Amino acid sequence: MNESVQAKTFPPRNSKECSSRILAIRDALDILSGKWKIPIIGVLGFGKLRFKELQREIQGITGKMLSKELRELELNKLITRTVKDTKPVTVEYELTEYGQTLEKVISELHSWGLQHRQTIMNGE
Amino acid sequence: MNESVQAKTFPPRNSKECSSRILAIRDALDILSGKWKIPIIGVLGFGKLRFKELQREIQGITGKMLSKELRELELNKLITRTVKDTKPVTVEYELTEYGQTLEKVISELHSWGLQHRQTIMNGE
DNA sequence: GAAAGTGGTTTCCTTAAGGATACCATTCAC
DNA sequence: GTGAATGGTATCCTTAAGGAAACCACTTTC
Repeated sequence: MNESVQAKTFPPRNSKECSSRILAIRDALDILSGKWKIPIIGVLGFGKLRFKELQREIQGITGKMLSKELRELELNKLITRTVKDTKPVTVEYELTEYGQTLEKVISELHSWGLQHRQTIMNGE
Repeated sequence: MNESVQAKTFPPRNSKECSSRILAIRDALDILSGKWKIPIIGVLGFGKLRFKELQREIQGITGKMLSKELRELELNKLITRTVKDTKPVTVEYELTEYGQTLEKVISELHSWGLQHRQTIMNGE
């Protein structure tokens, strides 16, 4: 099968545009992969939180997973970790400015999720 | 520790707002989970494609994974699968209208990924 | 009739993600 | 001194995700 047959059967597409899109998407997903990172960033969008507060807010996450995910997010400069020398030591996690650039992604995901729940409640 | 102490130490937050956000995000992620679904939807955003075309476009995916992911996306009404009775049988995959509602999520992810690549190239 | 392309399925295997549980040091209240 | 809260770490285990390779049926081309 040669190029022209291929081009006749299916609409021509800019393959570079296409693979650049995939690459960019993969770059993003590499950092956001897993079950917990996006939810964590999502709640930190409301303001800083302490470790146990996060754990309470994000139902079902274990201490181990939370500390692992927080470490990775910190490595990627999406959040900061601040130790306060209070009575029992407390640690605050907060989105960096860079982390805040994810707000649009998260809010799109949020509104799609809301609408999707509607859809499956009614339609299906 | 009682409510008032909690409220003094950390900024009051609307906990319902917060957990509703997490719920919605999880609803979305449940459907989009895994390494391949978002890239698949991403390329189908450019127009319909056949099985082997998809496999060529999405580098690294195996036939098994591709057919599995396509099946799941079809179950969730995000894509349609159309068998054409051509010489060797061909099958076209296409975003449904519903699948197209993910376009905003995908494009946000795309542009964040692009910008992130810039950031780590320069900064780090 | 052999090769190559269509769209897959099946089997087997490895790895990574995630969960359960226990534990640690510290401090405060009782 | 007991219990609860702070923020974790260490260990062990299960499950799910994903990959490699072979295979199938069909059709066209050479």
